[in-house]
Amino acid sequence: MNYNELAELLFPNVTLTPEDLEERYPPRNLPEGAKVVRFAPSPTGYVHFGGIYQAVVDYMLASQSGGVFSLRIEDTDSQREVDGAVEALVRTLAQYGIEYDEGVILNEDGSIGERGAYGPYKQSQRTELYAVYAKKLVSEGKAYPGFATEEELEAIQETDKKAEIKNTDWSVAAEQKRAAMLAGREFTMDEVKAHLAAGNPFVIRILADGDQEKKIKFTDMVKGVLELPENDEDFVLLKSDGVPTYHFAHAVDDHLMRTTHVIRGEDWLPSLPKHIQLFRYLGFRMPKYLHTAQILKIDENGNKKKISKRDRGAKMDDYAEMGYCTDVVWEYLLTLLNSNYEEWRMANPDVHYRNYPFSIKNMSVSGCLFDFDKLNDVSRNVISRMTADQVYTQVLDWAKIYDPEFAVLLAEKPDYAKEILAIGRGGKKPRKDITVWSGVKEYMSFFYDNLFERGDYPEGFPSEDIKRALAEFAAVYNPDDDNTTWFARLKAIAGDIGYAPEMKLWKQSPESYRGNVGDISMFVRVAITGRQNSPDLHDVMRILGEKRVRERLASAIAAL
RNA sequence: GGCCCGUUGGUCAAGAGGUUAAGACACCGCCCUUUCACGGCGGUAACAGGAGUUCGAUUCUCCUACGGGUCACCA
Repeated sequence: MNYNELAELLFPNVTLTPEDLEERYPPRNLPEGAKVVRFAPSPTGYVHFGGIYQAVVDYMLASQSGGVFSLRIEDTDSQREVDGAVEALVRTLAQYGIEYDEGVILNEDGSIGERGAYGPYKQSQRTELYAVYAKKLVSEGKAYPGFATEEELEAIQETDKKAEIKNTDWSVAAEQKRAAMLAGREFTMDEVKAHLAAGNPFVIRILADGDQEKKIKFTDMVKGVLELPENDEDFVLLKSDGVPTYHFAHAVDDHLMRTTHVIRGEDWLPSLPKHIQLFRYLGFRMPKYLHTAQILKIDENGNKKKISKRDRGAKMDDYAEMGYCTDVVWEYLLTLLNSNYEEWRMANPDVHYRNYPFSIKNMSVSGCLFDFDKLNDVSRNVISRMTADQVYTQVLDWAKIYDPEFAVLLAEKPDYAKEILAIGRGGKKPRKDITVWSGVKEYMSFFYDNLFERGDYPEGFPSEDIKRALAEFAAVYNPDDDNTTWFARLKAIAGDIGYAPEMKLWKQSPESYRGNVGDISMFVRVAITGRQNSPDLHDVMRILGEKRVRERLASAIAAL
């Protein structure tokens, strides 16, 4: 077989050579140690947590090494492509401040554009590049055309289909597959000509020379030394529409873009042998690889599963909706990504997380469970460090989109809202009441008459006690009291009705009292705020104002 | 089923031959206290199992078990 003739037959219009492309995309002129990375998602829908997880690694490695970070869109599967996915992706990246140097961007008018000298950055626009290398491989006898249709292949491998995977007899399927592959390798030039003359579509397959039984040692920067079987599968390089498969595009693009480090999920590990073979066939130097651990969840059977679409926390939009600020997500991501991040954070409470010295060796090897408790803890801490103004602004931004009525309420009296949000804020031990923006309404609802609801008093106290305490308090309440004076009144009331006015007394002999001053303040709290948990009561009353305090006391007494 | 990866408390994890096996979250208790919180102190709780190497294995090797991933003209 004359492979050059075959290559010309298959790719008559390809005139560029690999050498031309080497010139078009020259090696990057970067300082020693600079990492060239790329985030390469496929635009198949929502932006997910795992994607951002990887993008953060890309960002940290590139920015901290003085390297280059590009955004490449892997849109080689038109079937699965979703409208607007690229835009959503770019927006989400921007929202999180994950800046990249090159790649697909959004123009001012909202259309999709790009920047950088190594483009195009959408794979669908790079087909002429892939053809150059496909032609080269064919001309070297390392790849060949396959004219079998999908239906024919499916018929041969009758059971090897994802939907039926559970019922598949794997040993049979593997044999059928192997046979089909070998059969596909046998063809004559005349057959090819006949197919082409008939206009039959074809794919380009690699001619695998590996042996499944032989192992290759490969070092992954996260996983360490791996032992993989050689590739013996004639996988598809170019689909019948001329669009490359992931494998081929990966090799060609990452070579031409001069990628030094490939960061991707560990679900790619099984196809690594394919990539090793491709890079060797193509004569490309392999980049370093970081196969990151997966984020898992517990499914309904109690097993760990890859986190996916339906799961809370999978879509990045979920975080926005629940009201987690982007800094919180970043910090949580960093705690998952690098085992010593929290330690660093405690030692450097005021340093921006972008300055955290990210290290590959601290990346986790095994998958981890998504943990909302932890996320919430990070969130409470981050928010507790904010000023009331910052909180107000962010809550308002959130509410405008997700709770317009609440946004109106907040915007009506900004100073009032800020005053509320300022309670217990600042100082060394700020309160940590707020976890997510979506919880703020509930947190401050009792400050708004139309949202105020009366809840239960603590159990175990006769309502006469409560009623009497409230009545006495209503009688002596003076809005001009300072904190100490105000509380002294509560102590006096406690004494009047047989409750310990001092905690110490209560501790000494709880049996001598009906309760303590803390209980009295709780009665007042419930009367005024409607709940048992609220920020500092004196501050609350000050902000509510005399009129409303009196109203609420009166209605509370009446309700008892 | 083949292949690959993984397995330290409920969760995230440090430790890389000799440690009382860190820390964080969650949970519990105590303290502080103007409630609830915050904070402080403390507690419960772990090296999947079995062989081997070794004076000594959580740490090295092998096997088993379990979990995960993957086996497309999807990425």
